[in-house]
Amino acid sequence: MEGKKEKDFIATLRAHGLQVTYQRLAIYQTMYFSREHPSAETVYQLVKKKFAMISLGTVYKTLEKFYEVGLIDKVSPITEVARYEAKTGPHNHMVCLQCQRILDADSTVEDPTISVPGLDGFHVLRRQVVLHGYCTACKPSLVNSGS
Amino acid sequence: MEGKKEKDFIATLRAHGLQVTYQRLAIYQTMYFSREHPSAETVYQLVKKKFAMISLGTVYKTLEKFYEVGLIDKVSPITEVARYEAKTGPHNHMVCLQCQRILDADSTVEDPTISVPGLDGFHVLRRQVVLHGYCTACKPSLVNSGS
DNA sequence: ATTCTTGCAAACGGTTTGCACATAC
DNA sequence: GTATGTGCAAACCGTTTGCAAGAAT
Repeated sequence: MEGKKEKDFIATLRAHGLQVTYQRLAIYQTMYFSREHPSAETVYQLVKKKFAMISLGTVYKTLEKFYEVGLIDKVSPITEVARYEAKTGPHNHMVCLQCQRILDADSTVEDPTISVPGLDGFHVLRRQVVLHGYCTACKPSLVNSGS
Repeated sequence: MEGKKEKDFIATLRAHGLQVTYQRLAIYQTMYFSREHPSAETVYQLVKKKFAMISLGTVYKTLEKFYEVGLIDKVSPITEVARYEAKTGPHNHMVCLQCQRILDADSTVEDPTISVPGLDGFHVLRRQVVLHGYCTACKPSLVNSGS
């Protein structure tokens, strides 16, 4: 049923430059077989079933570490805190990773995404397109600082 | 410079069914002239300059109220808490407003270099399309409950 | 007069942090 | 042996809530 063996999981962790522990193995396997986009708390509950002595703090640290090395993805909040604007109505946002500025993109970018394969009868109420990157003000400073 | 008069702001608040207070007036005017997508904390700092005795709690409540009646928009976090997934690489997400489930939408429109009018030299690193709505499991229950 | 709003402070919840102990390499 | 990871508990921070006093209609 589970085609991937423990050996493979260990290899994957190593391949990402991670030290291998039972906790990491358990957390990674849980993530690997999950299609639920679980939260840290959910992962904690799942892992605890097989590995009762794990702590929530470790799950937080481990998921962040996995995310850092690109082993898993994070469906992050768009911004750290809620941000408001007086301009209502549909438009997209560009979030600068450096200065946290949010720029409006008035655009028809809606069009290219309209036919999303795999919608499966999902009833779409709102579409949000968020572009993450660097604004013109922050771009130059990045060039200077190497990467 | 500011084409809109206080009278107009009051009328706008009333038009949205809101009771008018100095605090709301100050907050709305601040939002109206801001292009920065400010956070509650930022709004609080701005309003305090002209209206020192306002409290942060009121700003939170007021912004949420404005959002409820459609006077302002909210650039919300995608989900309440961070959610992870082992599937890396570009794909979009559908977030069910009812059950909080996140579904993957494998879409072919992930070219991050897509030309968005109004980009103004913004350097796009990642493009995130989030569809908010109701999944097939939750849709029926909504039909039954009226709206 | 009654209802809604404000201010304050305490509570909340997800996440992070500090540190001593344990484990991987 | 040394660097790294773990567990625990406390701290953190944005946000929400309860409530008494104040303001709007």
